[in-house]
Amino acid sequence: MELSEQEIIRRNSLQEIISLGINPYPASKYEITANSEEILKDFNAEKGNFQDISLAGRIMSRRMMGKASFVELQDSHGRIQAYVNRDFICPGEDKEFYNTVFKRLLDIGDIIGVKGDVFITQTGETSIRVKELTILSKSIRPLPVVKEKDGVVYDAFTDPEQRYRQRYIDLIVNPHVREAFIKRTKLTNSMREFLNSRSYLEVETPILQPIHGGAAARPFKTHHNTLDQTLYLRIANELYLKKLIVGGFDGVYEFAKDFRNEGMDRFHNPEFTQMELYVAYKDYFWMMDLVEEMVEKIALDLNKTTEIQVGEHLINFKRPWKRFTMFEAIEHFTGVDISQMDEKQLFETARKLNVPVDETMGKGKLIDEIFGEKCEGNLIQPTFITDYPVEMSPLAKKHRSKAGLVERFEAIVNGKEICNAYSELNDPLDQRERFEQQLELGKRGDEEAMMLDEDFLRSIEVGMPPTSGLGIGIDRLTMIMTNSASIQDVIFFPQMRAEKKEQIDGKEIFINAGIPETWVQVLQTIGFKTFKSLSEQKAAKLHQDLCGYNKKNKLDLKNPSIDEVKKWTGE
RNA sequence: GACUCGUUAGCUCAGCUGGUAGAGCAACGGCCUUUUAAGCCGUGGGUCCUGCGUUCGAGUCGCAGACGAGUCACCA
Repeated sequence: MELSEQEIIRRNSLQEIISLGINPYPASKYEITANSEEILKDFNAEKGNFQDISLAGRIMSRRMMGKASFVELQDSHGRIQAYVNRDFICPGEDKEFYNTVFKRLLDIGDIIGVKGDVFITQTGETSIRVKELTILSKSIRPLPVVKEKDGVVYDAFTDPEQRYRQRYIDLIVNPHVREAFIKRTKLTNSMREFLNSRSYLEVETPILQPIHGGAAARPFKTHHNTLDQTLYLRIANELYLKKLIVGGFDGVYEFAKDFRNEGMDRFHNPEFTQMELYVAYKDYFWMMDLVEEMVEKIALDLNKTTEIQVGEHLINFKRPWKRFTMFEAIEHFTGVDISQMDEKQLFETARKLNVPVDETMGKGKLIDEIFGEKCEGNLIQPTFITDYPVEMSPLAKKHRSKAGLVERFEAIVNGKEICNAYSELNDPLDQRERFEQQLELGKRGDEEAMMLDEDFLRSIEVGMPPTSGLGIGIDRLTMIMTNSASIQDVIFFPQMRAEKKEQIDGKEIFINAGIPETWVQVLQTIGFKTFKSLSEQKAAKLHQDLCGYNKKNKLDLKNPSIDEVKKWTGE
């Protein structure tokens, strides 16, 4: 591994700390009696509280002024300034701990513990007067230094690739990132509270499934060795949860990681989280009321208001939300009533509306296309869209009064679907037909068509009570609640292409092959990390590159002869 | 998968019509006992993403590739 100048300096500092008899990675626990947030909030100089406290955190900035210094410490609650005075931490004659260890060997990024009293400086900043300082963990990799004044951030750490690949750094230096993730957890806590208060049972169902079902999507495929059997990572857990309703539970839910082998963009990550809920003896109207109530509660829990600024829009989750049937929505946005149209008329209408269509599309698909093109993006405030075409919804119950439709709704917020729910199909014969239609689609090449799940059908045949089911996208909801533009901002470790890892040979491998050490340095710098890579290069070219590098960087080394270089490459 | 943009010091970024690679922060050596994007003096740090080509000469121009971002398609 090649180290930067700063990394080498830090490693040297680490060795020096050790040789001074200080363990830079002590094993024993460090007692903490206060955190930055409570000190800044509750310190009162007249009361004289927060005396003799102990706090641990990461050094985020240092301001040295000779015998006195200030460091900003960041703990999990925020930042607080510590005042480090030479004569306080080195009361005796020996000032080495301050002069050498603190001033020279500690760095931004190191984690330290401090004991002392809280006071207010002349400039009015609540600070800790440090009486004792303990190194808890030495950092040997420099951290980006982000500074801020009057709300202006200087040298912000913004490169998306580095932020997502090294989320730990993102979390350290970008406080708003922390906040978004804390909100994500508050969101799931709030939702879980809501569901538990209604006595629904939180359950776990298989992620590895022999048949992937419950949604239309391409799966990830894997293999179990002992069973010698193909397994799929789940794309949904719907069918398993319904089996539990058959089994006699009245309400079951699961926060489920689902996996879909499809495109990635700012709204899609290959693994994502859904909360699915199934409640017996309910229908989709009932479920709409539940969604409104639950999401309104979440907004209040997270932001203390039902209004949330998302991009340019102020979104209000206050109940009740607008409700449109799909046909009403299309009429509202296009002025065309399609409710009585047959396939041919729909096709013509779509063409007139400039909705891209092709001959393979059936009635349901055409309606869905028109809705997607003309309506969905315009629905900014929370809106329920109800009554979808049966062709799109093989697991939803036929509409109680409207032929060709199912009892299904989606909630659309900021132009995006956040949840999907049905009155669940519990007629086993109808369900079997729907699966068979899906099989037909599959044969015609629809890779997302559902597979026929005999065990699921068997359970429905045993008898499932009328049930309403819901799937709500946790990532999407979090994006809205935190005003995040990308799903990658609400998933700690979003999927990315694997980093290429470089193989690097130790210097001695080159030296043992007869290459002078000074040239080993140059060779590795210009890209020959392994000895083997030399043999893949022509000696003449290598010779030129080496001499060129020597000249360009004014190394003043004696150039090797072409014959020497030939020996290195084995020519 | 297609198109557009990006990749220069540890971080954030300049670098014009091709001519010896720059700044701020960070680092290093000094000075400084209540500072706060601390300050002052000094120093070091770069296969300019990779490869090929054009050229006397490429960070800069051309082609190919890697990685990332955005838009579109599929999808939650």
